[in-house]
Amino acid sequence: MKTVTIKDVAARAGVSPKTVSRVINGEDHVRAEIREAVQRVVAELDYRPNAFARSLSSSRSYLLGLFIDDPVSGYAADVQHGALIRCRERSYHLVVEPVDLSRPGWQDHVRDSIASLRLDGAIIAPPICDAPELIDLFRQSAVPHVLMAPSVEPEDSGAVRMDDHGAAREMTDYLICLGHRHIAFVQGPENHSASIRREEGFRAAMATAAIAVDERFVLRGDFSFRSGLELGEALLRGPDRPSAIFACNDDMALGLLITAIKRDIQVPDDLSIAGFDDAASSRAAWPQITTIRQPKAEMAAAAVDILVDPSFRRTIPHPDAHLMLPHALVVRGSTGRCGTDADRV
Amino acid sequence: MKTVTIKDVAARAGVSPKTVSRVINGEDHVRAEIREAVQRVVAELDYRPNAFARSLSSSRSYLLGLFIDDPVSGYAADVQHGALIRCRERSYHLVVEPVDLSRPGWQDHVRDSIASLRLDGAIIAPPICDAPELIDLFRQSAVPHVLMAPSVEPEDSGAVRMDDHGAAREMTDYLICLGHRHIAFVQGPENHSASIRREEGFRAAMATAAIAVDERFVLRGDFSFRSGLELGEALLRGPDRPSAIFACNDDMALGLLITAIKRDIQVPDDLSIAGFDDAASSRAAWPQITTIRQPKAEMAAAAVDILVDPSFRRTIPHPDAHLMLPHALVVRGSTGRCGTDADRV
DNA sequence: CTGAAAGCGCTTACAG
DNA sequence: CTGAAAGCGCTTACAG
Repeated sequence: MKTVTIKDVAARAGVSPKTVSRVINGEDHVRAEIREAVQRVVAELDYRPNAFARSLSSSRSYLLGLFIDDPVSGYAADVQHGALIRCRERSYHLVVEPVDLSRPGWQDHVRDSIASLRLDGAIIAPPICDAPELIDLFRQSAVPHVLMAPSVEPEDSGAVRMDDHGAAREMTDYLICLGHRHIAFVQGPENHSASIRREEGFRAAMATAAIAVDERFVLRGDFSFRSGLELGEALLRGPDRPSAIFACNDDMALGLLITAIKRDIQVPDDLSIAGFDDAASSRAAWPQITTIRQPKAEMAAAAVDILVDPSFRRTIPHPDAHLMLPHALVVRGSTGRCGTDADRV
Repeated sequence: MKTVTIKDVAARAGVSPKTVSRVINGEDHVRAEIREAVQRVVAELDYRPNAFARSLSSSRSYLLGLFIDDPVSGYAADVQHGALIRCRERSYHLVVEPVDLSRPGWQDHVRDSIASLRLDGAIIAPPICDAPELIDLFRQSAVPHVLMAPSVEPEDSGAVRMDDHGAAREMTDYLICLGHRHIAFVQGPENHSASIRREEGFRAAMATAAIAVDERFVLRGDFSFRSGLELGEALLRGPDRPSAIFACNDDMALGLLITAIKRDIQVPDDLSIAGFDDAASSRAAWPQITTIRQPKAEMAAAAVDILVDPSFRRTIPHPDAHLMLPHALVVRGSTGRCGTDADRV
């Protein structure tokens, strides 16, 4: 199978390559009659423009990079899928680049994908969206980039986020509403800024309800199921335990739930557990876990839209490149009214 | 920041572009002295070859495609990660292409990535590795490709797999060894050939032990947690139930476990449950689920190795392009000796 | 061991 | 509205 080039199409259609180029790129200034003729030949020959030739001669690669800490997590899968689908709709391709900030030399990989792949744009997932040294790499090379749920929103970066503070506040209000007063909070890792905003939302809700936060009940996990398991042991060991636990993500909430089950603590009768993310883990449990639906795929798709949008590419900073997407409180079986044990502490 | 080209390096090093090309591609026939001089300039200028220019002039793209049905599954994440890491080591890039065979026009996307991205090779995940129409697309375009766990191994395709039959047999032997006789088997979807091989392994072990398979206890799921839940209801409803269930994957096994918990059936005392995959879901449960460790990431990495290997690219079919990777039986808490209930049926 | 020439398949910038 | 020329940044094929 010889590959079909723009010349072949041009020859067969009786026009110049430039005209074929105009047609396939949807440019103006081509007579309808000629346009149709060219399109017919393109279809006949099943012509597919060579992406490399196009990228080499134009300044665009039609390639977007997704830079992510841990590409195996469920979070990564949702983000990647959202970006992938939207890229396809926009005729872009997505290259996933794992970035491990703890490994010396990570800069080199990033520089390499910027320079040799000539990325048209980058989506930077949490928590690495908060690494100034990484962002600078894109800024220096003038690669348009969108941060997902960053702690700060630099003017010349795009950003997509949800209201972590508000969502955590809603969840806490809901638990308080159920009668809970002794509410534990399980933080995420220190480098995840969203986790910090969630904790602030938690504290704000507690303060508004004039409930003192018991600092013994505020523990740090690392977002993993395993850390949920361990912190569950710490929180549920003695008789002096919370009546509700709000974990910063669902994987940890699931770990807490499993620990409760092991210790024969009834959920939600004796203990309410809430998570954050609406991850698969929140549904793959019994009872299912009350959580916050985070619009992960939608945020990724929105990031693609921003990067692909000519007006953003033209004018940076751009007012429309900072988006906040809606979340939702999802009430399931792991939370319930605080029982008589409420004042045990 | 003006981009640095091969000419800049050549000029500064006082050699021709061709010599620079030789050095960066690690070719022979360059005096050590000149080689070092060029390398020094490359470092000084932080020169990164333009991947598009290279691809355009050579016949290679340094791009591998991962074609996959459902890019959000945990299976996909492991496969993708294995491929990604190996690609990086080999200086290749990976493009993930979702393929939905149920959606008309899917061929066009595949053709497009073959033709416009000039893929150097393709990794085709199950179950779409068993779609002849898809494989033909690669064959016609002479794109080297490796099938993951296919039902048949065409001569001109590479293949990486594990011994699904043998692994399922081992698991069944183990359950039999624990004293179980009434063993249910939960199949995967019909289009997953690995599921068929696992069922065959199950039946072979039962036959060898001279235990009749109770066909009422052989049910079909779709690999989802939800279907495990539903089939659990079907299997555990009445008093006439199996003492062990072997599910074709962990997500379904988890669904079965949750159903048992809901119905107050003690696992493993009253019911043993086994899965397949060693997915995160098998560990995020209580008790943890006994399963077969499937070398997903390793299979993907091996596929990359095959595709990148010059000898495979040169000679297709190639004897070393068909690999079988080792699995392992992972015994955890969800399986135990068959109790007095064993002969309940 | 080294290099000059030609070309990969497109698009940009410029004419007409 | 259409096209001829030049060029993107490399590598291939060929000389020397």
